[in-house]
Amino acid sequence: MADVADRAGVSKATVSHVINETRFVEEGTKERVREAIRALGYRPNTAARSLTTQRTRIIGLIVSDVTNTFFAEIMRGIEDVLVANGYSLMVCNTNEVLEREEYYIDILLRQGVDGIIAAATSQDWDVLNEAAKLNIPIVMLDRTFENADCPYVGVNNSHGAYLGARQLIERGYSDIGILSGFQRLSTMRERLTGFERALTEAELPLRPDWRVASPLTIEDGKRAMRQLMSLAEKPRAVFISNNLLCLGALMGLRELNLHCPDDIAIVGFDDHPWAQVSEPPLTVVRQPTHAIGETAARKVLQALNDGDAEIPSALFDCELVIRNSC
Amino acid sequence: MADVADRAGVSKATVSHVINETRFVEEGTKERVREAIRALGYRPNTAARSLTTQRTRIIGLIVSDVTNTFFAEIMRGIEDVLVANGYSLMVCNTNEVLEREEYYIDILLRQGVDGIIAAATSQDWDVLNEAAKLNIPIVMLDRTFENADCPYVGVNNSHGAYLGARQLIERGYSDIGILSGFQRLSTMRERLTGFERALTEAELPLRPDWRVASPLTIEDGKRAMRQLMSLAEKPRAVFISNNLLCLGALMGLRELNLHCPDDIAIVGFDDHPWAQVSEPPLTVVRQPTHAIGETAARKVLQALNDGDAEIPSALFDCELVIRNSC
DNA sequence: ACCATTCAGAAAATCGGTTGCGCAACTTGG
DNA sequence: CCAAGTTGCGCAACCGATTTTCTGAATGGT
Repeated sequence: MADVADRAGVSKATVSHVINETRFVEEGTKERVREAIRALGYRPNTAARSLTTQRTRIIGLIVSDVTNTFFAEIMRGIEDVLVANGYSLMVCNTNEVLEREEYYIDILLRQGVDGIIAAATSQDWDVLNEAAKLNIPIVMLDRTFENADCPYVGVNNSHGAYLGARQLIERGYSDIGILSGFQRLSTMRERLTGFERALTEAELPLRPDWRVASPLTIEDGKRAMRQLMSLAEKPRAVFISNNLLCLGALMGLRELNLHCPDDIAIVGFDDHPWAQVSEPPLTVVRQPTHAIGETAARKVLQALNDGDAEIPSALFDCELVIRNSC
Repeated sequence: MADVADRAGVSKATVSHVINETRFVEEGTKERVREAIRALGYRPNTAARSLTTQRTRIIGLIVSDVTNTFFAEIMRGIEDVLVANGYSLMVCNTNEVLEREEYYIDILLRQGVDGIIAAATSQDWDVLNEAAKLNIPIVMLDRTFENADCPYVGVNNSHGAYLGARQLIERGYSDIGILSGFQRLSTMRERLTGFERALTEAELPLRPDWRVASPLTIEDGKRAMRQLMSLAEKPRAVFISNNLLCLGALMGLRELNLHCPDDIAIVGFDDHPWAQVSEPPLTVVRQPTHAIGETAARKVLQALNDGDAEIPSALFDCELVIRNSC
């Protein structure tokens, strides 16, 4: 910067001001500075800038796994609005393990991120509390928890699950089970609730052994489906409240040489490009992933600009995509 | 840091030295410093540290789109080794548009990333040249180009495509086409080469109109497949050298009410969890994505530690995964 | 007993920007 | 023609760490 200043015959202060447009500078001077910047290939050092401004223009994103298209699409939504506003994104995959999440939060805090968007594994505000104390805005993604003192962006899970279950019921199925994740996650609790509401309304019973909860992985989806199909009395349909579980279930079915929807009907949660070419093409409850990401990003930026404005949560609606799995 | 120093009754210098273990400090003093750090909840400021050390411990990743599971998995591989070494990852999705890539490289350079891993859209060293001039190690991912003066991590594309084409040939198909990307990308060129070699060896002709190149999107895959199937003389099999194209092709087939492999056989490139539950389950050439990512990350770190050691490229082998699409 | 080392830690410069304060030179009005 | 105000920009402090240099005390060899 000093070199640029010398070449343009001005002070560092002036160079800073023309770069940031933070004070009036004569057009001629400005031009000389710009010329010097070009000629020297000068690029401001972000670390130095951050040191004084106390802002890094970096936002941290915490998700379980971007390999899950659901999160990848959300991430794209986030990134799109961040770039447009001159921010960068630092991504952290926790694999839903708490220690890794805590580790990453520490990293992000040291890094001095301006804000955090998190699909948290932790159900405990303590973990995020530190960030809050540092006055770093946090936006919860996909899930939230009691007393989470920050905005939340997600979908109406309960209604989404209700939609899915209704679809099964309307198609005439009455023996309906559910594959769900652990009730630790608000998302999973809400989906179970919506599902149960639909069954209750239709006066259908939900047998305890038709309700299986497991970690959210493909492998667990296989396992859960096998478990369901090994029952003496099997359900004729199942609502699967997570995309990985659903994929796993489909695989499990193949291994058992069973066919969907003939042997068991399925409605899944989360859409996926491949879901329309799968066998069978899947009927799913779709979430507007990209919009969710965009909204989450806008909310952090808003919190950053508006100081201590109260940022409201945002709930999107799910959409039932009817294909041939039920 | 000054507060920590005060509380421990030492100077900032000493605090720094116990944190970084960069000089001997008496155990008693160390303990007092650590106690002060805990008590005050002190967390070193990365920006300040970067300013003096001239290193950020951030690596930049440039890919076209993490929504593509191929890149997402690579990213996970990269991240896994980076975290283990105390580095963070900054992700940039270019959508294969050159301006966006240049913009991002500039951002990364300002940010002062220590290294860059890139699946570059640019075929031109100039774009990356600046980074090279700043002595920032670059590792090319997935693709490379002439005169790229840096290590490259990818697969033996030519042999992979050869494997795919051989499979088609061995299954008895002789009218074989190929859906490929633009020849701008080295990856696509190599796959075409391998494919052609297999055909030549088998003394099979490759009709020009059975060879279609397009951008790498699902939509373009549909289009390409429709184009192929609208030909008066259609191929009986097709090798598709990209996963998005392949998915699109499958969708296109459905829209045309055609069936794979009865109407046309397919071998795709890149595996995907959903590929085994698709209709039909896809025979593909698989790349070891996670390992590719890990290796790329290790190479940047190596370049970072070893100064100007010559880092060799790494080529992985592809693996043919036989399912039922041919 | 004396000087040379070594040792643990303090002081201060430094990294590369931003920003509050202040100063010349130039306008303007009476 | 001069005081007051305005305009454009420079000076220097500061952000929070690292790192070089420096110092006083302890140790050791002769």
